[in-house]
Amino acid sequence: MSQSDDPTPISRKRNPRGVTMEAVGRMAGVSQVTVSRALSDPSKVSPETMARIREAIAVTGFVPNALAGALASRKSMMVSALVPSITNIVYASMLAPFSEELKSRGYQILLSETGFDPEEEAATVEAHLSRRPDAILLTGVHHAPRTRRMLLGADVPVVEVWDMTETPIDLCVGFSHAASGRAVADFAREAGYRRAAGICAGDERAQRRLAAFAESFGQSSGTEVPVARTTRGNLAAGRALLAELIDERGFTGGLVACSSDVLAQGVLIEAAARGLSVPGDLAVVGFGDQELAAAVEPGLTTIRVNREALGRAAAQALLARIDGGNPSQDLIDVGFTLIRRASA
Amino acid sequence: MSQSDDPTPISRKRNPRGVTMEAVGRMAGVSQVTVSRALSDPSKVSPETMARIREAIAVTGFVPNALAGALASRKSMMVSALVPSITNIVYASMLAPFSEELKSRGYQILLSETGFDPEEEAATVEAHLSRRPDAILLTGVHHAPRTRRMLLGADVPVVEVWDMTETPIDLCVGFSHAASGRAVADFAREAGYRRAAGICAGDERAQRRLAAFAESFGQSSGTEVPVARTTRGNLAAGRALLAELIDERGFTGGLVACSSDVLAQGVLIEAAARGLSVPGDLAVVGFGDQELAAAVEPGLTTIRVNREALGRAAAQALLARIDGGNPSQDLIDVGFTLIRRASA
DNA sequence: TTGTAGGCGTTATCAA
DNA sequence: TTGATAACGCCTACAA
Repeated sequence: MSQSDDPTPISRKRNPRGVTMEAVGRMAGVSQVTVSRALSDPSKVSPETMARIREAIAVTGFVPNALAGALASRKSMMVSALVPSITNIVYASMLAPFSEELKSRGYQILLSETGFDPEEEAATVEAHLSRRPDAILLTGVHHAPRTRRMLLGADVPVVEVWDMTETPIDLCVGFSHAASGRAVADFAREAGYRRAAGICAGDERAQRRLAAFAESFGQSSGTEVPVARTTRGNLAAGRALLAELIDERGFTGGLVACSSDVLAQGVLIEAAARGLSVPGDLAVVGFGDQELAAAVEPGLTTIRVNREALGRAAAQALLARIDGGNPSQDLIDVGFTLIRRASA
Repeated sequence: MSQSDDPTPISRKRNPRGVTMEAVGRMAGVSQVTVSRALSDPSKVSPETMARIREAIAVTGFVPNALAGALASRKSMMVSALVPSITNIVYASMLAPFSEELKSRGYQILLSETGFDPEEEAATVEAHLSRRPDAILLTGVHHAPRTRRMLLGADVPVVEVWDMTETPIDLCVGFSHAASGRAVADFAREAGYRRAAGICAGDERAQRRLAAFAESFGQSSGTEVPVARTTRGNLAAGRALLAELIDERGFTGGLVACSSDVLAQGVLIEAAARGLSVPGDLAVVGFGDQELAAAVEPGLTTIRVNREALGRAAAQALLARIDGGNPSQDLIDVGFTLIRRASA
């Protein structure tokens, strides 16, 4: 109402052309509610009115204020996604189908990187909750107690991905990292390798994979399985860790299980530099089946996880919960596959 | 006020524990505004009051509603980021510092993939504008006319990245793709290559790089520079396009400029498969300086763009504009560097 | 230091 | 088919 009697002609500070439904309605000769209805359900408005409203929208360049809509309807049409790192292809490639699936239903993605610190994750979760997302994706199943409490209290659908647990906050879509480590151990055993070592970098899940591998292979072979560790999982680290295994830990050959394909490629490079043949002197297994796995020479034997399917399933599980029902299952194990190539 | 006289004890449908500042205030014996103040500026509230409010917040698990806050204050504390693809490391690696820089100032990122279609981008921009972001990042400088119109009308800070233009919507942080193509041509000429070809996949910017390369090298050498193209820029495409150049386009040797490092790696692989030596029979130049560039054998000569600096500069430019002032410059050219390794 | 009043721009609920 | 009215939960004056 107090629009025409605004006495400040020049530089009306905030939102100079903040067109509202009120303004559109005035121009179209209808009330604000009718504009709202026209946008949310055109069938409830007469064709003539609809036309006038459309016209007014086009002329004014009106874009509805979704913040106000969210406040009134208690539906933000936003979904939060929290991943450790978006430059890691592993997370980015689940995010893409996740986001696409939700976008097709009108949701937008509020994204944050959490790093690997549970406390940082908790702070991020709180920031996201304040935006009242209609659902939340978390990476991993280990969170600060406060995180769990906030999430349960917020009564919002949550999906934890890229790992498995019997006690999810709400929904869980992932696979068992320990099982994937044991699968590599089984493979090594069946392929006849007598000795093995591990190379590990990165998060707690990577460590769980390697620990499971080392324990399983160690038990069945009755040998010690040395595991070299570092924090950053790049090519240089892979090279350095193989050097460490050979030069300092007395590793003389066998199968080397790596916690990522990139590390494994580093191992291949270091092996070549030392004149070691792969898989003759040294067999290598990676994790992730990134594109490079099939491209390197020799091709990398590795564990594949269908990340696209995982992201999509996570989105669908959340949508099912948003739609009111319970999804068919709370726990979805998407599993993994050992892809055998030439490196082991 | 109608909280105590609510007659529905069981399953109060929506937001069952929607704690508000009102409720926190009641518990702490103060009004709603005081709670608001306590949160936004503790120094304006007495220590005792502050303590009671803190207590009430802890007990209730109150999380402020940022939607309501945004509506009232006209500041959403969200920044939109639109990139063609998040699985492309090129975009992801500028997004990470961009997001980090903004996060430190309290902003959150609303992310969307736009693909490479301007119309899709326009629709996404509209969806984002409805959320009233305090700033927007767009990838590239070519947009649908409607996009430009909406953005100008919305009166929101905009930064276009990963390209350059004399006529930005608002701010621009990037580099000249044509110049990078010419830089490769200059290098090829100075290194003594007499013939050259191009391999191109992906977006319009990739095509501009290759076109500039082909024109520049073609002119100075007086030779024809064949360019093989495809849409998807993976390893297989690199292999296939080199095969096309050799088998169908009569390319017999010289320097091959590729629009990405991944394509270039494909070329290296195909060359090895054909028994061609690099750089002896065939020299290869990539683009992007991804990690693989230094890791492949031979090391890949390529163009490096400081993507982290770019993302950070984009964030800082937007923050400067948000803070009311004009940034020191509207156009920031972050440039590029030719990294010479063994492949050319 | 604290409180009251009046929006912010929608959606939900009735009533016409 | 349309409109009036009351939320939604917070912030910005202004007053005490």
